[in-house]
Amino acid sequence: MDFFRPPTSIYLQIADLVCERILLRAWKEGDRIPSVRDLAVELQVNPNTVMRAYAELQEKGIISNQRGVGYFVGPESRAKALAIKREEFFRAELPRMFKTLELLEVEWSELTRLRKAPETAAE
Amino acid sequence: MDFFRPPTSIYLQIADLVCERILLRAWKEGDRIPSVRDLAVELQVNPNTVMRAYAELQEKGIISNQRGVGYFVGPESRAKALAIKREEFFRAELPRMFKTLELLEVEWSELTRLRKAPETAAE
Amino acid sequence: MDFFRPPTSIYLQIADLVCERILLRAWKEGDRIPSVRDLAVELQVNPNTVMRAYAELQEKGIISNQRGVGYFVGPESRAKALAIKREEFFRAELPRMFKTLELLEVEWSELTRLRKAPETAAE
Amino acid sequence: MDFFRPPTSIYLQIADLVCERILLRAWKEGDRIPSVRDLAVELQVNPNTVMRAYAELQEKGIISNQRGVGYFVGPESRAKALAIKREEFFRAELPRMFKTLELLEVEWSELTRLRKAPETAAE
DNA sequence: GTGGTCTAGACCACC
DNA sequence: GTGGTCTAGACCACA
Repeated sequence: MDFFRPPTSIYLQIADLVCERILLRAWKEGDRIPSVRDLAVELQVNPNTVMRAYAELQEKGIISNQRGVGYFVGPESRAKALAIKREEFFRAELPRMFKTLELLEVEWSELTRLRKAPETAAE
Repeated sequence: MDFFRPPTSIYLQIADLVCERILLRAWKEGDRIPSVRDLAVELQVNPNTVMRAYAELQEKGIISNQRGVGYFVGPESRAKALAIKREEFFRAELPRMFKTLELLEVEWSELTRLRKAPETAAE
Repeated sequence: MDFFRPPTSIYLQIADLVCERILLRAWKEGDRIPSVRDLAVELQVNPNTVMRAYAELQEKGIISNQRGVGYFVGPESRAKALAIKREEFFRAELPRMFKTLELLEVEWSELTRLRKAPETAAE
Repeated sequence: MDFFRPPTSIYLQIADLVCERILLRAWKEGDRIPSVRDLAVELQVNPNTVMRAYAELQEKGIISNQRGVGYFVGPESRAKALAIKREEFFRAELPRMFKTLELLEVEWSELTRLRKAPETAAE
């Protein structure tokens, strides 16, 4: 239900991907994340593009680097990523969803009911 | 998280756009909608693309065609569009949102609170 | 008197150059600064390099852009640039200078005396 | 603000480095300084480059050569180095700094205050 | 090996 | 025309 929403650029998608891994605790604090070149090969993307994604995340304090060694998940990275992503969600995604709900005349009670239904055995 | 994927094909985006207009009652039942050519000019796309969108909608019974006259919003169009879009929403979008909520550790109660008082951004 | 001080990268030098122009009021608030391509030609540098410099400055809030139009010196740009450059100066350049003064056994009084001497008729 | 300019040629940087050691009295008058080969290894540069630096210093009377033995810090070396470096400082570096101070609107009194109490960064 | 910078040239979206 | 993104490939400094 997205009308002409532009696709987000590749480097931001990569940054999101790294964030997601951190939020899922797949990459924990202190871990070394894949090198620029390795991730570029894995994602079939130019190293510069990965570089840009990493630079973006470093600037936000989510990852840090050691010259000649690699990039690392820094302390408090998960908390920072969580804060940033939550802010984005509440600011951009949620209003869009509320609008959709209204357009589709979806009752809030339906959602509340569905919320626990589909995966009752979740973690 | 696959790269180089256009978010949705253009003709489907156009079909969505028409649906939205109908759901918003901007185009009411019985109304004649813009000609293929006019909408193509307005959206800066190839007429064939609009044609494909209209064909898609016609097939779903959301609009109807009168040869030599144009396309029209038929009776029950809004109800049909609503049903189709709701189905899509519950099947595809909602699960994705539940996953995001879990990842971002957003409490359901927060959403319930924000639902009636938007534009009062929390966090 | 710099021992193996690495040269600062080109894009940062360009960012500095823009800052300097703003500090000198050669480019005033509201002015459109040269396009990425034009400055690249003028400086004999790749457009990407200028782009990177502009992105750096935009991020610091010193310049802003309008898609398809150009980059502009924003309101309060001079004040922001001044604050940032002063911070850099006090943090990095000044301690280095104090060290040099000590090494060269330069008395503070000499500097104070020279301060007014060379260009008494300055603005 | 010209690009692609190496800050100073390497051999001059090495000469500076030797000067600094002498000024710091790390290498005292009469001391034998490292052989061309040893310093070249230590600095990871070509011996010719060190050779050129030593020749430069010898010409200025800051070090002297004893064929087959090595290079030595001569009498008055420190005084000579001091004189040369001070001259460079007053001629080249100081005017540049005065210009910076003016551009950044730094008051002389601020510097005087910081001079004795560094590491107590203001701003 | 690592990251960091730069170039050359391409294509896109916007105006 | 403008900025924005991406690719391909190069070279450097660091470890």
